Amino acid sequence: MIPTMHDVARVAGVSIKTVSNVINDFPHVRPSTRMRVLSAIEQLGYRPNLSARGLRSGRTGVIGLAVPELRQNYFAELADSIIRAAEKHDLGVLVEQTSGDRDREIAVVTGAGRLRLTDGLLFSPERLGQDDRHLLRPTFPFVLLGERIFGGPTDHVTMHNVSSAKAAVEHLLGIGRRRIALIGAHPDQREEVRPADLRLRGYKAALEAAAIPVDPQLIRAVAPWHRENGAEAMRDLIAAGIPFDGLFALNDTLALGALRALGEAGWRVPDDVAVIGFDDIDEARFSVPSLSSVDPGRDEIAETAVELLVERINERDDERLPPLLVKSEFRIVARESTGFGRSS
Amino acid sequence: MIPTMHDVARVAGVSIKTVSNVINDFPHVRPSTRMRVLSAIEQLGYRPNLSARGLRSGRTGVIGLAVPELRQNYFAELADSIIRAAEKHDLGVLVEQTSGDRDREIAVVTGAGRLRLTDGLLFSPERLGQDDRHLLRPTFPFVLLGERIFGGPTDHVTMHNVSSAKAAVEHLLGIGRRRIALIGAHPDQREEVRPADLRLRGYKAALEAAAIPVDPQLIRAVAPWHRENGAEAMRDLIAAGIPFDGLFALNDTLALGALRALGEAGWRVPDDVAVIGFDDIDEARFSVPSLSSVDPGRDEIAETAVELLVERINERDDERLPPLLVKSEFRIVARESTGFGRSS
DNA sequence: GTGAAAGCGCTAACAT
DNA sequence: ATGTTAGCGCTTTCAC
Repeated sequence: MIPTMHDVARVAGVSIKTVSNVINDFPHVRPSTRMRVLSAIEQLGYRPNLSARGLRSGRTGVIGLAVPELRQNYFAELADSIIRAAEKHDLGVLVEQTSGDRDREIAVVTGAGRLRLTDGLLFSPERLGQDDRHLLRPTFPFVLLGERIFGGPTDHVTMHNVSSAKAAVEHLLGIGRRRIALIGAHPDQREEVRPADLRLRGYKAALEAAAIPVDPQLIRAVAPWHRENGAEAMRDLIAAGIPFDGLFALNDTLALGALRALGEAGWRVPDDVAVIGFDDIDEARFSVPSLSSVDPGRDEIAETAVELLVERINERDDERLPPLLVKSEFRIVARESTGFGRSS
Repeated sequence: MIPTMHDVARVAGVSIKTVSNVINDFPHVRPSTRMRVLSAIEQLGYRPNLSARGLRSGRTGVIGLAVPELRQNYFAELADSIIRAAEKHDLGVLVEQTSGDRDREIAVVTGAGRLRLTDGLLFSPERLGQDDRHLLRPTFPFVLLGERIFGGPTDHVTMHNVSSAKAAVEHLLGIGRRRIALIGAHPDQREEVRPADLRLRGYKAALEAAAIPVDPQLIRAVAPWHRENGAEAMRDLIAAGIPFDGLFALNDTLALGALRALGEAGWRVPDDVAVIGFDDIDEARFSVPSLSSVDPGRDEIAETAVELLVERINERDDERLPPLLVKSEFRIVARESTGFGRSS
């Protein structure tokens, strides 16, 4: 049988309370008693039952992370960072994939599904949007990630989409490019608050500031942001015969697909076209040529999100703070695809 | 307050047992009673407390997955597949990263740490090896992944390393390559049971079968299998001036790094050097040129591993079956880097 | 077909 | 500084 606290108490010749005190580092325990308990624990191979502890304390020590899918590099790296950040708070992370399924995203935010064993939830939506804001009810500790929903009733950690996209385009302008294409716009072309729309807005703002007219032919809609779609959009653009000397891809995956299509077509990067992506995934450093990108501050996002969640978990109901919006710092990472050296 | 079963029972005008019966789809409940209970649940927004259920039943409905780190593509894709496979069994997945830290791997296999809230563990070691076999004590449901430890006392799901590596080299031989380099051998060059050693053995076997002598100069040690190290090994090999016309990289990440180094040096792939990797990560389809690889059957590994774990979880102590070793089917995926078309 | 009650292993009053 | 005890919310005999 698996030993319980009672067994430990019996072996150590103390009460169960003392065992609990030792385990939870309660201060007032005589060193000799502590030693006896510790050796009993060792001897029996005792491990606290976390379900019992969870039942009693109302805490499981686990938080949930819901992302579209881990095979997308960005989310794998985000999950990696979040798991590391959670470790510092001694929290485990239960990872749920919503797989681009709206109903699953709804199930997740409404607290259904497997994630109920958790103390709180980090959620990165891919289908829910601004109109679904009302679904986010702060009935449990919850931190929103990403840039599809703004102004909701929960904490939110995101990036400076508009200004960092603007900076990316300014980077291309800075190396003399004037005909800058964009791939990854949202197919419906509405101006909403989605990453695609915000980054497109940054693109337009940069061109406008440089007094360069926006050419709609250079703006290509792509969804979803998969590599093959990036390649396809690039092939279309090339086939259309519209001249361009710069490319802003709304994420790195698209950019890598585009790089491939440019390579196939015999275009040289950055000589013929300078390319910049967005996200700064690990892979950007190792493509041929290496890919310039926008580092949106993923580690910072992860740490901030976990910290906010922990605060919400520890918050008492009668002292609840208003929802917080945090935007991480970004930076432009210049690599070969915009004519810079091999350094990362 | 969060409603409990008692509240539901009160509202529905039944006993707590009946509520439990309804929730657990117990057959003998009168339809009218069931309806009353269901609407009470709806009305109160009742959700079962999983900690209580876990305490009572001894099951949490969560399994642990311990991998080195998710930012490595292979593990992100493995985690993705495993989470999907676990879903089918209605299990959540708590993901732990061991970060290439031996002590953390030991903590994980001995059942310490955060993973105690789980019903069982899937473990993919990166540091523990054959000599640590004794640490794997089947005191809880456990399935080993990967190819660093064989003959242990637990179930094990792995791939056909030797024969699939042999097939990869045969693929290169089949397109007429005779001077085939290998990158990713283990630096200590001992013949152990590690992926590097097993795949190296497959390489040698293929050459031997083709009556081609093994040239030690063509075998490059690399550790760890990171992209930059693959690039570096390739640069070294090129700098050494040893002629070669084929390359077998022991995983895709190395191969992609090598591809980059070949590109830098102005070598054409596959014309000058045909390249094949191992793992068939998503990225292999989209590199320039696309990368031929060995698909080790990752989805199959994930599904088999979860199934074995579920069986172990459901197994009674007095009917325990001997440990099982399962090897997934592999296949060679020929792409541009070995002269084949753009199809995946 | 439904109810009453015990108890899973732990924590936290409260008592000593 | 340590012991006693009452639950946390659920499942599960065992009655009826």
